Amino acid sequence: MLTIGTLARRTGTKVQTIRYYEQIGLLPEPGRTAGGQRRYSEDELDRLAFVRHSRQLGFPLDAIRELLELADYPHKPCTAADKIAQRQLQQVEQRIARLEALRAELERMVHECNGSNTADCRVLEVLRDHSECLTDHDEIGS
Amino acid sequence: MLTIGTLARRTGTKVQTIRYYEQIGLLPEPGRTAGGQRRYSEDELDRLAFVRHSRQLGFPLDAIRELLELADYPHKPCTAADKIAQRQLQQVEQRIARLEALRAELERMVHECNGSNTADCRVLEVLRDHSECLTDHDEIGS
DNA sequence: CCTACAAGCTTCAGTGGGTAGAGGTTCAAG
DNA sequence: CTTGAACCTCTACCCACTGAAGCTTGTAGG
Repeated sequence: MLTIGTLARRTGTKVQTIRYYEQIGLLPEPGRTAGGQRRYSEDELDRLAFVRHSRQLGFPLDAIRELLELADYPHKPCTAADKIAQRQLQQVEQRIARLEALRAELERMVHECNGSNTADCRVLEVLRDHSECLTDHDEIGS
Repeated sequence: MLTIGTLARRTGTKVQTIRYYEQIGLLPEPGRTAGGQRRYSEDELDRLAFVRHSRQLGFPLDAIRELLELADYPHKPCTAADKIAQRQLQQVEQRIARLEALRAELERMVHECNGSNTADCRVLEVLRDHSECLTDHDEIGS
């Protein structure tokens, strides 16, 4: 029987995160001691490890929920899991493409800066004038 | 005098987002009509355009705050703005590197899947067993 | 058996960067 | 003067956690 702290250490998760996963139903409610502390089995550790590894690969929690579901029923065909992974791969590829466009523009900005005063700073100029932009980037973030 | 809707259309921003920027002090409070509606000048439009373009390049709002500050004082040396841009470039590069590692692992997972049932699904197997992982990725997301 | 104290517990609030909706008011055209 | 699109404020929600306040439990040493 493992305490939540042991689970946290062995999976590289914060204690609060484990409780959060339980709260949102990603992990089942574990057994408790008489005093109300959580105690976990090795199976529950495996499940958490699965979740963490999936998160490290960038899967959103909803996708992980589906993957857990699939992992619980070994008779289902694998195509569903494969589809989720492919979707994730596509999203990663999209993000890479977007970030590479940003990198190009940022490099241009930074390299053209002549280091004088802000009045004719290349960085600020580019930010001010969108028309100097090489790329379209309608979406932002992440 | 421009309405908030015109500003939104001309900068590709949602109306709510403009009000949000005002609320967090990124944009100054504009003038109002007798009835309480916001009215903007072209200068204010320029400022918003600057913010939006910076966001599209992935700058966080705090960095944009600094950049706006610098843009307001043309006598300051440009190095500060350059530093912010360089920091942003570094972060973009880091994210690209991380995402490329993810892409490699996801590709491996997806390509090795034989399409049978979940019991021996390669995707789920990799997620279950972290030791099959080629890369370290301690940080997740974005 | 008693005491320390690390580690557990619950609950609430905050992060970034917005977005959505309810419910009400104002502006401008016809 | 009426209509209706666009405006207003306010609140709550998104993701995936993280931190802290204030309290209780478990365990090791004496």
